[in-house]
Order: sequence, then C-alpha cells, then structure tokens
Amino acid sequence: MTGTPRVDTARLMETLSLSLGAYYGDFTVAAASENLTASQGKALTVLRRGPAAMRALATTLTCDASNMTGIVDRLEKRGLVRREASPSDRRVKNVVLTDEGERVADGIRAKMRLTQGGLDRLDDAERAALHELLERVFLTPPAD
Amino acid sequence: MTGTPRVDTARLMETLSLSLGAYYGDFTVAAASENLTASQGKALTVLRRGPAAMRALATTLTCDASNMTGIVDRLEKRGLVRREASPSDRRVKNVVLTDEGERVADGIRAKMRLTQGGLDRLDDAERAALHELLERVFLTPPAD
DNA sequence: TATTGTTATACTCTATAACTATA
DNA sequence: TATAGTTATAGAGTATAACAATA
Repeated sequence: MTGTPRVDTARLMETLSLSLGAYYGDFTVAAASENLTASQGKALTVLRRGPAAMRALATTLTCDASNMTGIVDRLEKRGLVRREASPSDRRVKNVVLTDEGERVADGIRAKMRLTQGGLDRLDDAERAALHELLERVFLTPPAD
Repeated sequence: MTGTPRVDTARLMETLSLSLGAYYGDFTVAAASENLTASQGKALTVLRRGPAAMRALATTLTCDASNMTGIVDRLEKRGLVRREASPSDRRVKNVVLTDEGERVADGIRAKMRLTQGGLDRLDDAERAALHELLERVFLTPPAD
C-alpha cells in the first residue's frame, strides 16, 4: 500500500494556521457572549486550572507582566476573580477564580459550538490520536 | 486489545487550548522579530494565499471591516502590501502582498522554531494523520 | 541586588456608528 | 436601497521604562 500522500511542513503549518483561526474565532465569539474580551476569557480559562500569581499568569498568556494589572482589575471589578496575598512571599498576589468566575469560564467552553461540533465528528480512536499528536508536537519540551 | 484510553471532550478541549496557545505564542514572537504585531502578521499570512478585498480580509481575520483600514495602512506604509483598485467594482480595493511583504511573511513562518521543532518529531504517517484530523475538526463546514 | 506588582506612557487593536462613493 | 471602504470615537490590549515593597 502507498498510504496517504506526504504532507509537507508548509502545508501542515497552513492547516494549523487555519485551524487556530477557526478555534480562536469560536473562542472569541463565546467570550463575547459573556461580555468578555478574548484576553479576559483566556485568563479565566487558565485560572480554571488553579490559582496563579500575576507574574505566572502573564507568562502563560505570553504578555508583559504590566498588562495583567488591567486585565485582572477588570475581571475583579466584575467579581470573576479575586487577588489574594501570598502567605509565603509578601510581594506575590495570587489570582483566584470566584464561584461566579468558574461558572462563566465553564459557560465559555460550553458555547464553543463550532469546536465541539468538529470534535463530535471524531470517533474514540481518532480523538485519542489527535490528543496524542498535539501533545507530542506542542506540549513536549524540546529535547535541547 | 483495549486500545488507548478514551479522551473526553473536556480533556481534548484543554489540550487544544494549550496547543493552539503554544502555536499562537510562537507566531507572535516570530512576528515581533519582524517588528510586526500579531494582527499584522496574520494579515500577511492570509495574503500569502493571494490578494483579497478589504472586506474579505476582515472576514477572514474575524474582525470588523473598520479595523482593516488601520492595519493595512501600517503595512502599506512599510511597503509590505499595496492597495489596488478593483477593475470590476470601483468600490472595492484589493490588498496585494509586495515582494518585500512576501519575504517578511516567509520569514515569520521560518522563525516559528517551536512549531517546526514539534512537527519534526512526527513521521510521515503521523503528519498526514494530524493534517486530516485538523481538517475534519476545523475546516469542514458543519453538516447543518 | 534581584524580583513582584504597579503606574505612566505611547501605540495598536477592537467594535459601533456615521459618512462617501459606488452599485 | 444596499454594499465597500473610510473616519471618528471610546475602551481594551500591548510593550517599555520607572517605581515601591519585599526578598
């Protein structure tokens, strides 16, 4: 058997770019339906994994630390997160998702209809394959 | 054989979020190294596929049409794109990549080291599988 | 000395609404 | 009437540089 035709890097990057655009568009619409910007929604999504210091949050969102102040300010004003002083290091402030914030974060994911619908097209084996391939490509630290 | 354990939707969405976040971070850093914002880099990437009207560009980038004016203004000022009057409809302006713009767009993709390195870990069959899965999930119109 | 979070600043992105020139 | 592109405007994101508090 000849198998599937070879997919060169340029084509794969193009497909990744288009896929990301579709995912990000879906996410942005879902966040907007909760009256949140994409950055605010992204911050909530990250915080679903647990509390994080301002600095760590900025690193995860790949933006400068100074940006987090305004983003967290707006989320805090809406009662979606709160700042907590770190017991171990008085310079550090941990950002924690409130119950309302958790509810909104769940709502965003639930509203990502295009992505959910796309994933529904895959059977169990395909879902497992996609999961593993993504982990290999993006979430494995470089051998170095 | 029991096969791979089942990957539920929540877990797959989480991995997608992290993976595409990594891709987007890689892209943003690459664009910044060419002194471009992510939106400007995205516009160049889209234009690599061919000229596009302002409106079509806005639709592809999922932003309001009014935003394109400023983005294209800045790209044009740097000589990376140019506006061309459409011969068929005098209201329409087609945005075209200049040679310099094409060079810069290629440069961005070449500098996405993390993504390229990640893709290098896959063999031909795995690359083909990833490509097909992404197309199925994100680039196939909903059955409706 | 180095680090955390904040502030001040300047520029860019973003949506909404109103305008113009075409169709 | 409807559509393409632009302008004006206001709010939000973004990086840089400088600062106070703490390590």
